[in-house]
Amino acid sequence: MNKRSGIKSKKRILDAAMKVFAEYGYAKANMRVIAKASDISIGGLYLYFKNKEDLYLTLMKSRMGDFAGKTMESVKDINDPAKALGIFIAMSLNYAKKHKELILVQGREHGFAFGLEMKRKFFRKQRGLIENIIRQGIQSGTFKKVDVQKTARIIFSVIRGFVLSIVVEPDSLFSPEECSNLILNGLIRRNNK
Amino acid sequence: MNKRSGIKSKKRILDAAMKVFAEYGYAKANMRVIAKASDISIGGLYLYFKNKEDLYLTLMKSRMGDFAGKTMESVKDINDPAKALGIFIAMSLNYAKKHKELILVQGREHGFAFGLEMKRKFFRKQRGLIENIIRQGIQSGTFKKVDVQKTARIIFSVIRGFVLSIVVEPDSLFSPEECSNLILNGLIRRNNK
DNA sequence: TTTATGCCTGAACGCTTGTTCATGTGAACT
DNA sequence: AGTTCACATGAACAAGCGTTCAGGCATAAA
Repeated sequence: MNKRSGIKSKKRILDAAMKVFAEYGYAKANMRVIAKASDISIGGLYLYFKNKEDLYLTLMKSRMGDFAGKTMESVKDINDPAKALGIFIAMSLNYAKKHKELILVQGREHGFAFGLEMKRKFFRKQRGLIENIIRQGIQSGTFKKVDVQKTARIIFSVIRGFVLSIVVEPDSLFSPEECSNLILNGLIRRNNK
Repeated sequence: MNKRSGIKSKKRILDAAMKVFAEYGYAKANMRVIAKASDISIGGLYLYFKNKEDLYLTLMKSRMGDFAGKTMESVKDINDPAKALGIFIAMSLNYAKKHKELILVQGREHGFAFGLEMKRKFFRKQRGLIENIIRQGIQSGTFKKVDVQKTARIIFSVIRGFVLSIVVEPDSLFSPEECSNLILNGLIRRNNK
């Protein structure tokens, strides 16, 4: 079982590591299991990654990049701010639901010092997107004159909370439509209906 | 340094364990450090707790009980549903901010199989509270006729997301007032202002 | 004083972990 | 054919972990 492409091996390791990390979390996942899942030897892992932390960080960086890219792309050409917000929310929730693995791994390592900066960067980026949508909405008169940053934080919190629910209570999720609807229109009844 | 009250020792261990778990997370926290922080021997720990898991679970159960009790008490006598929701949100956010330790520990162990049921129970209880408020709001005509359960989930998600932010980005929190305002009134502008 | 009881100790055990390194192997080039 | 080089191996090492247990000490009861 010798002689394989280095690139393929690296990819195989990353894919396998994702599954293992998702199942056990960083601390409990061990290199032997990852090696076996990658169909490579323990020593082989260290050919491609400096150590366990390097493997984890490389993995998270690449997967979070995908995530951010997808959501970003989904709103860039929408002009109606209400619609843009709805689509952003829908994209985020659906992507999260479809890629539970990533959430699981992330969910298990929230407090870790390493990787924290990476997460913050990701979150800031996502929040920036929401801020832009809100700003446009205010400018066009569609939205109220709210505090852009704080409102973006609240909306982002809903998404983040949803994502967390996937880990803890996968059975009690809500739909993107209802979520957008509540945020856009609020809970209090007005005029007629 | 002998002869101490068993009850006091147990309490001392729990308090110390909270700090250690908060700093290191479950997996990385070790019994030696907890023992030292509790001013007791390693063996001493095992007089009060069957093992590490038992210690962790006992700790979480008691602290989450407090948390739930406080928020519950804060809304039980409020009749105006909008106000009740606002207070519940404010209580939750403020309590979370004030007791970051608990959040930290929880935040670090989200995926763990053990303790998951306990968390679910807690979450269901909290969500039930929100549902009741919404139901009252609809009945009294203050709120729209929304889907009670799903709306409660969304609102609870905001709170959960906020709580998560405490761990990841303590500098980008939002105020309870703005949060309630967005949920109650929505983002879209109406009529005049 | 002897015995019993409750609280406490920490060396020692067995196991798991991340990481290293001497060694092996096959394909490509000379 | 020999040489080189990238890819791969897994036993071995050192460190850390949770847990146990034979024993110690102080107070209360006999």
